[in-house]
Amino acid sequence: MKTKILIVDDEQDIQDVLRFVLEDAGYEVESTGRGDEALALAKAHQPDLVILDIGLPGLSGLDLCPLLVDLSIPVIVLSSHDRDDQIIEGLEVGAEDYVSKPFNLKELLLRIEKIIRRTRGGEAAQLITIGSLVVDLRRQQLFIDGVEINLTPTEYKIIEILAKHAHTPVSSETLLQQVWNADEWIQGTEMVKVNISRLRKKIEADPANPRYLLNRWGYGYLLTNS
Amino acid sequence: MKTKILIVDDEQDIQDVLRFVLEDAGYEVESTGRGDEALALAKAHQPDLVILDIGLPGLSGLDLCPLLVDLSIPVIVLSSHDRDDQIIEGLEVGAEDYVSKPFNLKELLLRIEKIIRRTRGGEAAQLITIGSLVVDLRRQQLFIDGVEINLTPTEYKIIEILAKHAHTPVSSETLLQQVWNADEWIQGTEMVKVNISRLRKKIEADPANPRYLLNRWGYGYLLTNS
DNA sequence: TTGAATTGTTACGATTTTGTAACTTGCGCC
DNA sequence: GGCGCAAGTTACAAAATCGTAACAATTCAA
Repeated sequence: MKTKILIVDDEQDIQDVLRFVLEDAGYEVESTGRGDEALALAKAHQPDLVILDIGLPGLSGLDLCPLLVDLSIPVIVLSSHDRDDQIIEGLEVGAEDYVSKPFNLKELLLRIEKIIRRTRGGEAAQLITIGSLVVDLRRQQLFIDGVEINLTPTEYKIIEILAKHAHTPVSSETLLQQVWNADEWIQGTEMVKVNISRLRKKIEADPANPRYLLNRWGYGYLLTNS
Repeated sequence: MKTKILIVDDEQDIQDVLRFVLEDAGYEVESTGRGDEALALAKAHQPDLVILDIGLPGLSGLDLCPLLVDLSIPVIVLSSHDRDDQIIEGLEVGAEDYVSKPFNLKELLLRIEKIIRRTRGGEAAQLITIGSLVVDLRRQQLFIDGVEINLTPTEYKIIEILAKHAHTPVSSETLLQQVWNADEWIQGTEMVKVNISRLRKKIEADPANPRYLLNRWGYGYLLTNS
């Protein structure tokens, strides 16, 4: 899959240059000059990285940046002037990196690559290991002692969330929100219970005395191994 | 635990300034001007971050950087001149970030924080330690001498509140409010009494002569160890 | 269209926690 | 010491939570 980059800059020249260079470097490029459109595009197309000019007309780059960070999309901020306080604003606002215009294209490319490598990381970030449990986030699979366990999509989502909070309990409410996108659902807790039970049948040697998938009374569940 | 930073720069002035600023910001700082010594220090003391001048005499910063990266220690590269090719070299060599001299101190601090947050990300355990008692706020667990104590939700809430006010008494009324959200409840004091009793059975060796969970006559309770 | 896999619902027993009451103990003060 | 009140203990009933089975609905692919 090609890496998608979204360029947000009101200067058409910059857009064109960046697009040319980035496409040449093998990236898939989208671009816009408007802040509000940028947010919509980011939400719709889920780019791997946004290059954002801080001096946008309309919805300012400084306002836009935290919104993008919330979507967990890394941002490189461009500023028109090489002023220290703009650098600082850019970093404070949650940007992954900062480049000031006029910029060296090779430097920009290197910084892009660094961020891409880090975020979609060299498979280290893709595997979560908890004792003899291994969750492969990329393939969406669970292994126990190297043996693949066949999970339904719902079951996998639960495991993934619990694995991301390894050894620490996750509340049933959080599970409901993250797995079913349900903030309030009368039957919700039932659903959690049932699926936990189904999961244990698959991953526990003795489902009645679970070793991995434990309950915290009155709170929720946790994935552990000790 | 304090975050450790290793400064590698042959200019004594820079070393001094950085040490002063970073220590003021709450970091533990070591510094050296020699590249070979830097590597030894990094191996011995496992700093969380290295600030590395690229223009070192002897073992060059450019050579040193990949070695540090191999130890999976993040590096911020400093360069004496604002030359594009040095930036690029710094990034190519695996540095996490690049700052050129003369640098803005606030910017440097922000870049440091960003890297620290990213590398030791998320897992910062919130622990309150009172003698041999340890309250893990994230896992909602209590440990005594490293042994996990099984608490009910109510019991844990009480411990958490008392732990947050370690060594100072908390009134029964405050407990009622914080644990049961009850401003006035006739039977409230009974509830506090009973739960304190239940707690002591779990955490005290001799519940009749408590060592940790003490009473302040006519007022409330406190958690201590002396 | 059929059938298997998945998901959602309901019910119920087992277990654990919580609230209440009765009673005992212990502190502080006269 | 004796009194009053706060604190501690115990036992029991009520309530909440948990685990599981059985069954209905939905989805998806053959």
